[in-house]
Amino acid sequence: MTESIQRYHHGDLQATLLQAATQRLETHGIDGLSLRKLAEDLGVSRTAPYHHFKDKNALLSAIAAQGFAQWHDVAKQIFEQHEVPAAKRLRVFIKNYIGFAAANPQMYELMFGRTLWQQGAASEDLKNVAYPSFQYQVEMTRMWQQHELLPKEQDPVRLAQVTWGTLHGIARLLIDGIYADSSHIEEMCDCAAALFIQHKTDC
Amino acid sequence: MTESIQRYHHGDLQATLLQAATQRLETHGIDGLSLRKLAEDLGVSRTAPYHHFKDKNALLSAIAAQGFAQWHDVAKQIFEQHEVPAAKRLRVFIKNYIGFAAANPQMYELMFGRTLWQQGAASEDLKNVAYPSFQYQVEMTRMWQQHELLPKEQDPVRLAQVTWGTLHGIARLLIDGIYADSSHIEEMCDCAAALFIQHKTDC
DNA sequence: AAGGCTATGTTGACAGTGTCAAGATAATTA
DNA sequence: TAATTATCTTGACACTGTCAACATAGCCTT
Repeated sequence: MTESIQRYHHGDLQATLLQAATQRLETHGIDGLSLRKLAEDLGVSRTAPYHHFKDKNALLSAIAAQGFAQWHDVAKQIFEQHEVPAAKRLRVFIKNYIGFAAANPQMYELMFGRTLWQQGAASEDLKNVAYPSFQYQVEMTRMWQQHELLPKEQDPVRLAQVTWGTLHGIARLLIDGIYADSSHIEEMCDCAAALFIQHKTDC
Repeated sequence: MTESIQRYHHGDLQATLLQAATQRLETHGIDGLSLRKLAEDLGVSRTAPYHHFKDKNALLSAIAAQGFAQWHDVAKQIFEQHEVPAAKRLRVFIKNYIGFAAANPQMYELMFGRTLWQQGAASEDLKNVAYPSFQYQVEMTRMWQQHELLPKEQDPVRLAQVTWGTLHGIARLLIDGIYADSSHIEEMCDCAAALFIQHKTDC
């Protein structure tokens, strides 16, 4: 039988759903992602997805989890280039963080927005993927402190929250189109780096 | 006739709607704010609000506009206390910014979140209220640069975007409950101030 | 191989949403 | 007083997520 013939069982609906949903997320946004439309697109009934994801939130969490894994890979790759000077790595990290957000705005919104996190409603699964990513931020901050790029006397956790907060905030302002547009990404990143980095003559 | 008697015309539905909606926003969140429920609460039919607000977005924009006015007052009051040292004012400003967000999380989300701003969908009315508030941020930044609290060589606009971004980011992390909770607000503000302010011995 | 269990997919239904159209009533204006 | 406008009403539509009940396919055990 050819693949075009409609079978009762889809075969791999879970993975297909996840893939289609991820795609649709970026084009239509979180609110524009409708389970029913998604099902229709895949030629499957409205409630079929519910056999693979508890509810819409579970599907969104699964998408976000992919995003976290994806980002974590990027961060790790940058951070572990030991041959590159730490200051350079910090700058590259900043640009990649903002770049990731700007390139995948809806995914970023999903990963770090209110939809999944508001009032501690995030699922355990999501937390398990996200928290290591947060921890990694602290770890990097600690290293930058050791390299005296960031003030040594500050608590690493607080400092990570503030530096990460800065990137998060810039990303949000860009994504949401609030008093910042993507044509100035480079300059904003440079400005953020300049503000962070302890003043040395060759910065 | 007493006020308890149901009249065909409400009398001041526009203002009452705005007030009730603002209240309901903080308790139920943006998505939990339903025009129908709102109308029902006010003892008026489902579609009555549409004679005073074009659609849900217009109502939300009106609420946000109030928020901007409210915040602008606070910022102005802090900024214009010329007898207070600039460094102190900067610190007070930071704490008030985060404090405002923490005290009115849903309002903050509305004012600076994707709902109203995404893909440039913000109404002209909203922009007219919001942009001066953004401009004010630049103005303050410029002053802080003159006082050498922030690096003088940076472009004021970029710097404003970055410093504001920092506060925005911290606020969002707090509000959305992402790796930060309100028990550490003070410390985070202090840490942000320390990172911003050019290093002088008495900081 | 037969029978039963589980995973998966289906239709029907419900409550909820924003919003439009058409008509009713009150207030204001000419 | 008559006409126009502002306001409010019911009816209707399309859309959403999600539950319950039922159907089918595939696997697993006896």
